[in-house]
Amino acid sequence: MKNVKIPSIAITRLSLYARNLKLLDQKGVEVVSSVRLADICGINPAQIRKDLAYFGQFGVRGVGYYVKELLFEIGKILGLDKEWRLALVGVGNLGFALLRHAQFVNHGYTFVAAFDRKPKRVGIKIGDVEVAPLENMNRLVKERGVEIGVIAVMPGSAQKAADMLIRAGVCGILNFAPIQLQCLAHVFVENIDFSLKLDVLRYRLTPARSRRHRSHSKPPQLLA
Amino acid sequence: MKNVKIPSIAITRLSLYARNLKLLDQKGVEVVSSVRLADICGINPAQIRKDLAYFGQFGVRGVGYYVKELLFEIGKILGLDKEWRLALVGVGNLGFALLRHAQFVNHGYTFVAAFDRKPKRVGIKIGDVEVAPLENMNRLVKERGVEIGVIAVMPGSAQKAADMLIRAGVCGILNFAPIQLQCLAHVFVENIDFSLKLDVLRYRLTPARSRRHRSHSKPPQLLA
DNA sequence: GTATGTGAAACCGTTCACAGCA
DNA sequence: TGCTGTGAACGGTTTCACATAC
Repeated sequence: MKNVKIPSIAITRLSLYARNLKLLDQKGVEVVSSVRLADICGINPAQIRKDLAYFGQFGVRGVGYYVKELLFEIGKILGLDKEWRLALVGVGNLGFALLRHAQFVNHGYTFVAAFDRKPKRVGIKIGDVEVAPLENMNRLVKERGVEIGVIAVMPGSAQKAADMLIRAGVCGILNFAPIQLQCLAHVFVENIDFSLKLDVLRYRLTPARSRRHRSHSKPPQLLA
Repeated sequence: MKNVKIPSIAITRLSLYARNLKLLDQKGVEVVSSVRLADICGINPAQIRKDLAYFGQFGVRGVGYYVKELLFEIGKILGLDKEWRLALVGVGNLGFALLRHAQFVNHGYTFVAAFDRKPKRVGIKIGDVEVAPLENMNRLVKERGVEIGVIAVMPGSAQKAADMLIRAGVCGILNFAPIQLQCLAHVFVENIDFSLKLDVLRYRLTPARSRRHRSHSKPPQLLA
C-alpha cells in the first residue's frame, strides 16, 4: 500500500463489508474468504482484497479472514468505535423520519439537536431531542459537540442551513436537499438526492424509441 | 455517437442538467454555454458536451445551447414528459415522508398506492392515497398501472417486498432498505442507503492517526 | 471571435493472474 | 493445497485540444 490515494467509493464498500460481516458474526460464522464475502456483497473478490490492502493485511493466506477481527479493523478505519453526534436542520416530514430512523439510532449516531425555522415546530420533543429555533444553532452545536449536520429543509433554504452549520463549527454535512451546496474546502458534504435516482429509473424504463432523436438512426443502448 | 454504451452516471448528470436548466429558464435566461452550465453544476464543460453527444447535437457553435430547447430534449431522453406512477411499500416514518415529499409530487411522479403489513396502518389516508394491506398489492398495482415501487420497510422485509412488487409486474424499484436486493435481470433497482453515506462522512472526519495500523508506517491519504 | 462536437490522451478504478505464505 | 496480497493488464470515464460551424 504506502501513501496511495483511496477512492471514496472504496470507503463505501468498506462500510458494506462491515454491515455484512456483522450479519455473519451474528450467525456464528468465524472465518470468511474474500470469495464468500464478495458473493454476499455482490462484487468481485479481488476488489475486497484491494480495498483492504489500502489499510493493511488483515487476512491469513490459505485460510481467509477472521470475521470478528476484520470487523474490528474495519471499525477502526471507519471510526465505528466512536459515537457521532448529529444535528438536524428542518423538522418536516423527512426530518422527523430521520430523527427516528433506525439506521442512525443504534448504529453509532445520535441526534443531539434539531432546528426549525417555523415557530410552531419549536419546542416539540421527538425522542430525546427538542426542536430549537435557528437562532440557537450556534450555541447548541458548540455546547453539544455536534460533528455532523443533516440538512432536510426546502431547496431554497439549504445553502443558508449549510452556512449556519459551518459557522457553528460543523465539518461534515449530509444533505438531502436537491441542490449543490457551496462549502469551504475543509467541509465534507455527502448528498442524498432522491429524484436523481428516480430519474435514472425513469430513463431505464423509458423505451428507447420514444426518445429517438431527429439526428439519429439508431437508439442508444444502456450500459448494463 | 452511434451505438455506444451510455454510462449510468451520465444519466444522473442529465437529470442534474435538467434541474439547473429549469432554474435558468425560470430566471429568464435564454442561452447558456457549456462552460456556464458546467460551472453551475460543478463539473467539467467537456463532460456536459460529451453527455449530450450520446443523444444528439443540441447546441449552436459559437453561441451555446438554447435553454428551453435543451430542456425539452433532455426531457424527452429522460422521459420527463410522462407522469410516472409509484407504489409505496412500508408506511412508517420514512414512507410517510416520501408520500408527501415535494421532489416526487409535482416532478413527474405520483403515488397511486401504498401498502403496509400492520393492520392499524391500513385504511389511513395520506393525501389521495389510502394505505392498503399487502394482500391487495397484486391487484392494485395492476389496476392502477404502477411502474415503479418504492421500498421503505425494515431490512428484514425488503426482499419480500421486492418479490411481491415484481410479481405484480413492477419493473423499477427505488430501495431505501440497507440490503442488496436479489432481483431478476429485467428489473431495475436503485438503492438509497443513508448509513453508507454517513459512514463515508465519518471516515473523512476520523483523524488518520486514530486508524493507523500495526503494519503501517504512514497513514493513508484520502482522495480529494 | 466564440462555443460546440469529437478524436486522442490521460487518468482512475476494476479485474486478472500469479507469487507468496500458512 | 488454498487463499491472501499485489503488480500488471484492462476497460471505462474524464479531460484535453482542436477542427468545425455559426
